[in-house]
Amino acid sequence: MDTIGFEQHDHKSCVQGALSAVEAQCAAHKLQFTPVRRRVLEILLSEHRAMGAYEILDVLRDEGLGSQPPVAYRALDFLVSHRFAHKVERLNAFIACTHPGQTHTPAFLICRNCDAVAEAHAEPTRGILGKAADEAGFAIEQAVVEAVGLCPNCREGQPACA
Amino acid sequence: MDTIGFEQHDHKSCVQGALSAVEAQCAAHKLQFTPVRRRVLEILLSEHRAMGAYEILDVLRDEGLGSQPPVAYRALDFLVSHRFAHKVERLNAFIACTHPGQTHTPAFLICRNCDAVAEAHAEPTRGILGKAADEAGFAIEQAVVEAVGLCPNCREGQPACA
DNA sequence: TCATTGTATGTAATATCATAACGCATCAGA
DNA sequence: TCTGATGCGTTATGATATTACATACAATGA
Repeated sequence: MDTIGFEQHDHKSCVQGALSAVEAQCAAHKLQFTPVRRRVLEILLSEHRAMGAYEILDVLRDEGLGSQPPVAYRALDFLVSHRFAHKVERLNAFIACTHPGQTHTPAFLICRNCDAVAEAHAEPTRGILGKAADEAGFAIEQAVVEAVGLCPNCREGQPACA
Repeated sequence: MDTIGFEQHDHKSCVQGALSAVEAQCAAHKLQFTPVRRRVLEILLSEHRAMGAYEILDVLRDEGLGSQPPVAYRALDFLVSHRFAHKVERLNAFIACTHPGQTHTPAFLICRNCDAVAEAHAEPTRGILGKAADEAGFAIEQAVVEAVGLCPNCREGQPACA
């Protein structure tokens, strides 16, 4: 058991589960889940945190899977465009999706102390923002919702940060 | 009259008004509204769009107000930290606040076709995200809310984009 | 079988965004 | 006047991301 997404869980099975789900999706939609793409997703899943493209590239390089930035960025583009991973704009980093296959607008809770990131759901087209968009005649296609604050562990364990 | 924030408005008076408001705030809080900081805000206000730091720097350089990146970034840091401007993470760019002085969580509507940006309000601590944060024990301090889509002008004028 | 096509990868070079570190100028208050 | 705080000028560098072009390879169809 590891601590991630602020909670304890069986990490090994969560990685396996996500990989299986993505494999199934790729098969269903005839997407090529190539070794590089698969490995990048595995790295993101197993680290279970937001990672920079160059950090991922370092791992790939060590494994002989590619050494130049486009290798990492292309794999990440594939994963992000198919919603198997997300980009955390605030951190210029990437994180595996915790529920691939489900259509959703991801929202992130980013701890400013330990950089842990949890994925939640948002519904930007509802609520106050959706209303503002409607009034302005703006058609929301996609949204970035990222909250910065303190995760439960850092609130408790490090009162200096509170 | 100009078109900005997707709407027609008296741009000159909106720039003046924002400048006055910021001046008043700086005076009230003993903040130094130096020539560089003022000029950067003026540039952002008059362009009324999201601008990259280097784009702003180009203007400063032409005017002899500074030629190296830190000059622009320091002024932007000042403006952003005091909420006189905001950073649009999605674009790695900066935009003047349309209602300085009011405490608010800005939300942006970003047109993917013409890059126009409108500022709206969000209330991340309410709604579905706030609920998720509460349940996770996460304390939201700040939020990035950015919607990408099509602005009214691009929806209408360019059906190819719809 | 072979040519064609589309997709993915390999690689070099470069573009774009951002910060560290240092020194100097100015100004307010001791 | 001295001193500390703050802001600015400048050099250098770091971090993130893309362009452009070459190569590999599998699927398709003549």
